[in-house]
Amino acid sequence: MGTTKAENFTDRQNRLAQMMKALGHPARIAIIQELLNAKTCICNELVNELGLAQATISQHLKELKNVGLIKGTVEGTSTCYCIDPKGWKQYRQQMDAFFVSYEGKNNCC
Amino acid sequence: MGTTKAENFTDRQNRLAQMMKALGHPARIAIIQELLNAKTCICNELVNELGLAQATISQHLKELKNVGLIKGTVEGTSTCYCIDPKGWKQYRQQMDAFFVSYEGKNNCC
DNA sequence: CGCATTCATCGTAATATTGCAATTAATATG
DNA sequence: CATATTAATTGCAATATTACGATGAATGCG
Repeated sequence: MGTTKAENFTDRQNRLAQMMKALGHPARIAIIQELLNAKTCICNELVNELGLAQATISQHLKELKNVGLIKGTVEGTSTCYCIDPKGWKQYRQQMDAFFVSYEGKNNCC
Repeated sequence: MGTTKAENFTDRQNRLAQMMKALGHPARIAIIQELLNAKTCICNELVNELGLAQATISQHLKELKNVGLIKGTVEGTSTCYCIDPKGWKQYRQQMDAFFVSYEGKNNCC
């Protein structure tokens, strides 16, 4: 085991979980925040800022790219990463939809 | 390794990541949605609904309780779980704050 | 009390994740 | 062209997660 039984759940549930999971690591939160604060593309500066090895940062960037939160464009020898507006918007909508679903419901305990 | 280097990040980043992670599994998403749809406490019905062993559900419930999203109250031999309004609200605020931080910023690529 | 029901916990197996050093690929620069 | 720089990839080691069966604790019921 150690494997999630994805077949027990709906596609929607699996996707939502995957989105949450992508942000379920402080390094990936930190990367996003760095990208936001710099207001610009950052590349290997993340390695300097975050105190993790280059290979590790690269891996986290890949995961963030996979879920569509960021995109990377090659610029010479370095790569420029920044928020993907579309992916970000979708994320926000999904999150909102999830959390909104509770509002106004009365609890039993 | 396999261990997150939490000391590299701020408390806030670690906490936010932990919150995301708690919802980063389809079973836990499904549990929350079950609790929402039922509008009432559910206990071992989750085991029937979700197709996972009782021990597994119990573990997921524990994690959701740990991050404050749900609370459980013992009722006889069974236990009633439901959304914790306070925890839910805090979650929502944190998520909102995170996603809002991008709005209106111009991207470079 | 004796037994059933419900759920938490423990122990364990299988798999996933995190992190790094080393290597590779691609581009720039002298 | 030779070398340096940047970042992706590969291959590992250590730890975490997921899932389950078995067991235990608590409560309800005959």
